[in-house]
Amino acid sequence: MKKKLTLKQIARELDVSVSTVSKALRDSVEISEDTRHKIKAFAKLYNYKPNNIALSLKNRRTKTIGVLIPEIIHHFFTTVISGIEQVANEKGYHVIICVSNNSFDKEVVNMEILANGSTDGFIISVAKETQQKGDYHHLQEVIEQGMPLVMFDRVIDEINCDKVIIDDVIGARKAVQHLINANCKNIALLSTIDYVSVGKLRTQGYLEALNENNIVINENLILKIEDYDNSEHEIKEFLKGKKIDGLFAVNEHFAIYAINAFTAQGLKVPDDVSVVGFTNGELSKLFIPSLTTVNQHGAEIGAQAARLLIKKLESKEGEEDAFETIIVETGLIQRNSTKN
Amino acid sequence: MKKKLTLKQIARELDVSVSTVSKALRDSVEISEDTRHKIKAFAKLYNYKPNNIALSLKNRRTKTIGVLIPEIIHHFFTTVISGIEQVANEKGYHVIICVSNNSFDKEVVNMEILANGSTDGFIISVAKETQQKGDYHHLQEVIEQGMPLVMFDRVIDEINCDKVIIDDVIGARKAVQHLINANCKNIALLSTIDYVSVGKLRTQGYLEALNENNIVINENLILKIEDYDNSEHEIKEFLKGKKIDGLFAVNEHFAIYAINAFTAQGLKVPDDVSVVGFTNGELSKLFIPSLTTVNQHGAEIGAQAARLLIKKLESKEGEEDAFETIIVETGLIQRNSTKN
DNA sequence: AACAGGACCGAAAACGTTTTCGTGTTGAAA
DNA sequence: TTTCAACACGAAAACGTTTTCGGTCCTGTT
Repeated sequence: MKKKLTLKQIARELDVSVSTVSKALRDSVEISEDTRHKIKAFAKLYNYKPNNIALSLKNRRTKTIGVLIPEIIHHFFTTVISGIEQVANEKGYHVIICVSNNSFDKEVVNMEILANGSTDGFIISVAKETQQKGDYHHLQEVIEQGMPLVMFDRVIDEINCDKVIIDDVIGARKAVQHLINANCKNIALLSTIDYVSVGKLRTQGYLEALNENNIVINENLILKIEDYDNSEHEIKEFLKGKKIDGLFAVNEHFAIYAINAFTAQGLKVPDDVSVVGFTNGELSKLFIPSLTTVNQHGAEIGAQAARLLIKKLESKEGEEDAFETIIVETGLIQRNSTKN
Repeated sequence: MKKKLTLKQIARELDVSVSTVSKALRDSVEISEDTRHKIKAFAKLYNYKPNNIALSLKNRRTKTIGVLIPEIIHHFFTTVISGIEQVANEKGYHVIICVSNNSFDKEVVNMEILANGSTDGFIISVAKETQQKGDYHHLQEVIEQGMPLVMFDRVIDEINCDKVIIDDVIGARKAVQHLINANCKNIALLSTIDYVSVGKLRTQGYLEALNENNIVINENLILKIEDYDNSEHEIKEFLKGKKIDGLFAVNEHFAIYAINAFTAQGLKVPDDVSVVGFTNGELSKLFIPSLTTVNQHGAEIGAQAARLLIKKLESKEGEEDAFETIIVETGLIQRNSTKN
């Protein structure tokens, strides 16, 4: 087992000082061409690579960015990550991902660990529980320590930092408008409870679209779901015996469950009822009927977030710009679950 | 902006030495109860947390494990990761994830970077390109440096290390046997080209099942796909005009594409033709008809891999056990794409 | 001959820890 | 009074780098 080569070993081997080796490898003019060549040849031969940990300690920067997400088994987050990865790698950063499983405590612990030297900055979408509790001290703390923080997707208005969001309200409005254009009169909404910011905003978009078109809002057609795990059953029950010809769901799953429920009732999608979802996952594409949906451009969100963070990281002390909020536009992908 | 508190600052503040502070915080008996209390109170008050980088440098271990996967937008890998995360976190490790995008070069670079101090060991599923090239020097190197390595899913026989795999052959055989039991006579196979190890093994299982049941193998019913992106079209063409009453696909997507192709031909699944897939993703569950499929238990694979790695990491020098290969059993989930 | 200045290199500090070893003070035993 | 442990603490090395500051030559100029 050959251990990793260090500067010290090279120095001893070639009978020079550690400083000389370091300088030679970094092409300092202080070192004669002769010794520089000798050292570099030796280093190359034995495949010397500097120790990142030592570098991090010295430079007080790790060149890695920490990503905190609530869950990883979720197509949207994986697309965001891949956007982050791409930009980060281009700029010579790497990425640590931590998953909170939507637990507040785990989010706090993860942040604390990463903040203690492992990471130069954060990209985070907060856990559901965090939004619910409204306790953001861990976010405040890392900011106070001078670590840049970029929030995406589930952002918190009270926190002053860079943000990347989508126009949830407009996206939802587009979706519902599409249903209205398809001549739907009784449009149902499947949303989440309000403390999840996206649920709230998409609900707002739904309401605005109806208002704009002078359609009276029927509270009976709105379902706010708390328990994901039981949502399939809940949706089935909710849709029973309701006169509905259009439905907007704030995510993919709810939309699929709704379609299945309709089908079970003998209704045809999109002939009898049109359905629009949110988030363009695999499911939307491959399901039959394929799902008309609001596309969130996850990779773009991730890329923008990474760009914002790196910009902050690389700005000189004191000359940081003010915080930005980038809004990534949503698009409506028309497929076979709606008439047009 | 209050910078992170260090031992040195505490020492200066309380007028003791750095060593005293360190010892006090670690409850050394060397330090009098008085000063110990004083120091701990101060540290707690100002929320002292040791710097991980410095600790890593000192201890020459980072307490993080590196995970290298070919792609992240893939349900199977995300389940594996979540299994790894869970076990790792339980044991006080955290996890760095790097994605190779199936590129050999990126895999090599990622390993090199992580190997230089960022990580104590690796869990890896190699890139497709790596399997194709057969160049494993980067794996050999980290092993020679004494870093434990656990491979999963796409493993390489030539490399001597811990492995976690599923019984691809048996899984495939189960799937095909299920089709045979459902009275299928002409069973097609949608696989990948052979250098992808899982494709090869699952193909083998298919062949074995047919042989066991004395069914002659019809090469015309076997399609080996190279280009994922064009697979939908390729499958559609392949299935045209073939007399088929059963189909086994080595992944979810191929199975869905096949079902769509059959449907387009006017065939009913499962009445006219039964279909079995591999990998239990969201799609399989929610597609209509829902897909009978071989369940890979991704989380279990991840958990086992993490356990193996940590065991190696925490074994004393020299007393490591031999390398293990854990086989995680597959299960067949029967749904509506097959008769029974 | 004296000196300036450049070329080349090494010592040491620094990053934030932990740990080994030493040292001074105390109190008690001899 | 001397001696010796026990006690409480500090100095310093170590992990692997980078960088500043000197230091030693040598060369060429007055």
